[in-house]
Amino acid sequence: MPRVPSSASNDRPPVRQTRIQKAKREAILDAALDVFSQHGFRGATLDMIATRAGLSKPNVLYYFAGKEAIYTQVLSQILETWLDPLVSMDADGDPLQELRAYVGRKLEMAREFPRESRLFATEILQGAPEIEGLLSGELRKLVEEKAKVISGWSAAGKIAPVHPKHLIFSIWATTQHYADFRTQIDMVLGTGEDPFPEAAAFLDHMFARLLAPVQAPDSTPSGGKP
Amino acid sequence: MPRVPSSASNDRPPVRQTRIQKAKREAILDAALDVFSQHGFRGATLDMIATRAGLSKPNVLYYFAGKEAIYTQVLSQILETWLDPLVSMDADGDPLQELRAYVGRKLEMAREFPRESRLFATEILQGAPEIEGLLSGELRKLVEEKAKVISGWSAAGKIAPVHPKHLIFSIWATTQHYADFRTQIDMVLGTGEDPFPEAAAFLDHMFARLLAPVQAPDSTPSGGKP
DNA sequence: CCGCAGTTTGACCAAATGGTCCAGTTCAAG
DNA sequence: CTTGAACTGGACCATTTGGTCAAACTGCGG
Repeated sequence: MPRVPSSASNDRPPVRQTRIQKAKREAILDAALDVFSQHGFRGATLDMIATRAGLSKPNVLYYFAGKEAIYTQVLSQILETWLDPLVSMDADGDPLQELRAYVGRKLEMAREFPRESRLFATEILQGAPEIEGLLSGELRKLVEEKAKVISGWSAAGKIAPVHPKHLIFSIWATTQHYADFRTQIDMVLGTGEDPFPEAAAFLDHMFARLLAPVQAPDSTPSGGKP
Repeated sequence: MPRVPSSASNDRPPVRQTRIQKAKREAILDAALDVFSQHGFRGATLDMIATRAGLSKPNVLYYFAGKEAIYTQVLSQILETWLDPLVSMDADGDPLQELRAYVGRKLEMAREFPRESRLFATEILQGAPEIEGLLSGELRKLVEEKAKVISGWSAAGKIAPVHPKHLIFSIWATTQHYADFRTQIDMVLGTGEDPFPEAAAFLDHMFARLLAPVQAPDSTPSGGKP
């Protein structure tokens, strides 16, 4: 038993991987995302993950070193995607457009990847034991950088003056809310319909109003047609 | 052993309660709030709760029927307080003042009761199995009622037209974010200082700008001094 | 000081669960 | 077809954990 699999840390494509290995590992990771996002780390069991992936428990352990290794892997895969929308906010684009697009992209992620959003939320709620480093390292630096960009836009009169970091927090909060608190939203709204279209309109309107320059800066002063 | 304690369901003060019973039950509930909010239901153990309350595990079980009974009790106590700020939003008050006060009260709760906020968030994240009834009953009705009030204010030109329910969602999201995601906020901001003063200023400004009537309705048109 | 309801806990129990072993089965290269 | 490596899963193990029990202890009204 050569025991090749189980690459707990970083994924290196070079390490030879059978077609079957790739498929099974993906199946396990997807099942794990399901289970972890629904029950949290402690609430999830290997049996749940195995069953959902269509494998036996020992077989899951053949591909991953253990429960924690699976969790770590799932989480690190999420994080790549998670920062993307903020990263792609362009300092050279039109300020108001860029920020509204960021809100839109973030809301789109809440709609497309609710499991990821919930898992991330759970992890942070419990003190982010697993991703502490990333938060105080990569994320902090990124926010610092983008906050400067936003401050620049404010100073140039392109958008209204706002506290840039708290603006970012409010964007995270409002968009992720539609994934993380979906249960509550459905119960308050009545489960009949998709809340996202109205949410998109509301949030776009809200941030447009917040950010519209107070005095006409150089072009169209109004936010847009509601 | 008459086994008087353990009133799992509603709390009825009439049922005789020793001074010692009251004290111990409170200690257990407080310890449980600590532990449940930090680890979730599954992640919490009776031993953690017992230790934190300064009791032995069997002793805890003497006062409560079981782990779930403790959890239910903690949760139901929270919910009373939780809806309070929204309840006290007065339809006859000044619209903008009422809404800004609501935001302020809600943020204050995030600051004063972060454990409660996190426990509530965890519960909803996992599908709110324990409080489903309350959400789709009491809460839904309350939101329905307050949404009508807000719509009335909009129609009367007292505040700008907004989707009332999504406005409420955005208030919940932004305020609770400072409790639920506190770990992330500290890491992004640098743990040095209290984020709440700036958060209060930012959120007040944001909602004031969102809600300020577009055309002067009948009195002071501007939102206030920044 | 007695007696008993009220209180406390060490010792235990059974189920759940992360993880291991090893005897098989499948697969693909030669 | 052969053969060794890759893969699979039934049986098993150790720990954790929610919960039980009976024996012991405490405090107070009579």
